[in-house]
Amino acid sequence: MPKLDESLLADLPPFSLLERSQIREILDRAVSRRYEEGTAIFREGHDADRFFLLLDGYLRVVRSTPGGDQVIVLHISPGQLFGIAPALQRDTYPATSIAAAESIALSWPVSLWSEFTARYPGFASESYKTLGQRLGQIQETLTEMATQAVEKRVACALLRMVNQSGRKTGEGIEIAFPVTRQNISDMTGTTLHTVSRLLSAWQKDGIVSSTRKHIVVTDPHRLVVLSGVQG
Amino acid sequence: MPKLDESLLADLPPFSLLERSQIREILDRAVSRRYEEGTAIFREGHDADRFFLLLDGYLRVVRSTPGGDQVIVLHISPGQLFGIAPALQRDTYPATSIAAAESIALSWPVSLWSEFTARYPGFASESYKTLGQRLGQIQETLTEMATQAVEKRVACALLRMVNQSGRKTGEGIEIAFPVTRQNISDMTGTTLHTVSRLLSAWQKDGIVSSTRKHIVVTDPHRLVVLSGVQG
DNA sequence: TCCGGAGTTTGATACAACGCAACGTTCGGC
DNA sequence: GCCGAACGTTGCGTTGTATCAAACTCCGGA
Repeated sequence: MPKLDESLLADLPPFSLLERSQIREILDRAVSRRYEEGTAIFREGHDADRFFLLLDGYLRVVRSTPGGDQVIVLHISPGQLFGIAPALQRDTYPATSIAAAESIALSWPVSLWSEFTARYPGFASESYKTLGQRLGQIQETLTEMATQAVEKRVACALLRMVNQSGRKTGEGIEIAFPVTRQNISDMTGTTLHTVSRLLSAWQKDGIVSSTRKHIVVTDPHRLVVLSGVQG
Repeated sequence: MPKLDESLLADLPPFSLLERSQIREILDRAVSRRYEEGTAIFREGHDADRFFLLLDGYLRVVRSTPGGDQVIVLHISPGQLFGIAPALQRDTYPATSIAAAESIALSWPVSLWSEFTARYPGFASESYKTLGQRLGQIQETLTEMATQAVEKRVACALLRMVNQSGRKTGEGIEIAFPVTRQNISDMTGTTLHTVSRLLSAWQKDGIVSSTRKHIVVTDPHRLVVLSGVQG
């Protein structure tokens, strides 16, 4: 359990515009909890009774089809709000969130959402801003899915994870949380077989280096070329 | 040019919670404009300086890839707000909106957004609600695109348009605005050739009846079966 | 009335990706 | 240190869908 200290929140976007005393107030009303890898924080369709802030770890936000297939809609990294369905007047969560690694999150009852946004204008504007960014991201993923071939989609998915969580190592940039072939196929709408083949080929070419649930991008530039984004 | 009368807005979701005098105030500050079929209301990347309400007609909201392909992200029908990037603290529009049929829209400068939401709580909550619905829709389209085969995606796209704009005719339910094969392929991430083949086959089976830019669903139930949604 | 463009239909061909299947590897628990 | 489960790899046959190509239909304007 981390110490609940003002400095935890002071640098985070939703709170960076607030004063220390205000942060203290917000923090005093939060519940902190730890989630093991693979655990659900909340599930699609359940009552949206709380909203959350990820302090440590990484999450996958997943939607399921009636047929049982699942799709990873986006990832959440530390410092981001999630499960903010109440901000959009929803009474159930539209997706499931799963801890991709051991994670720690704060949460508040939804009743506090309107209180926070009313009392702290900086909180409201920053929250809606991240919401807008997230909407834009999903639209971008959608257009990518609709227009690009599988190879490019997988390359883009890797780059997105690297951008969000990449940290330098000796051999390249490493994705900070566990990722399986199946996970990548759930992000890109393909099969784990195809992903496995692609990663094998890229490993042979020295572009990535992957162990079991762990991926290091050794040649980001070549991956960008493969992803087909032209600047 | 329509008469700008309170009754225009009184029944619409964003305004239904307001009083007549308040609606009058809002209306007095709106600009009304007509858009011919194929005209852009605003374009992706341009300064988001106004927000809009569609009074009559239908719009396509389109995102383009660097490679020149385009994807129809969603449709707007009468009574819906659109171009509400300012609500999410965006300074440019994230997509382009095109009139799918001759359309009429009101618009206001973004500076009024904060004024409206502050002064009329009902307007704010309803606006964020539609935003939440739209986010959910896009997530659903994304999962559909990632998991379903082309035939099901096309069936779903037709059903979505029917739900949004369908009106009864002698032979079935008709989509209220012009739709080309190319349009459908832009919604489903396939080619106009494949869409043409599918529609021909369905027409032979008596499920749809399509003329040039005009589609009537004659057997909605069979189309639902084809779409593969199980209730 | 004729022309041209926009939209549609249809056929033939090619290949990327899926589905299935079998085997290999790593990891964690007992 | 062994075992079983989870995850990954690889091969092969198949098929859905894109691609290329060509012709057709409708509609509006000159």
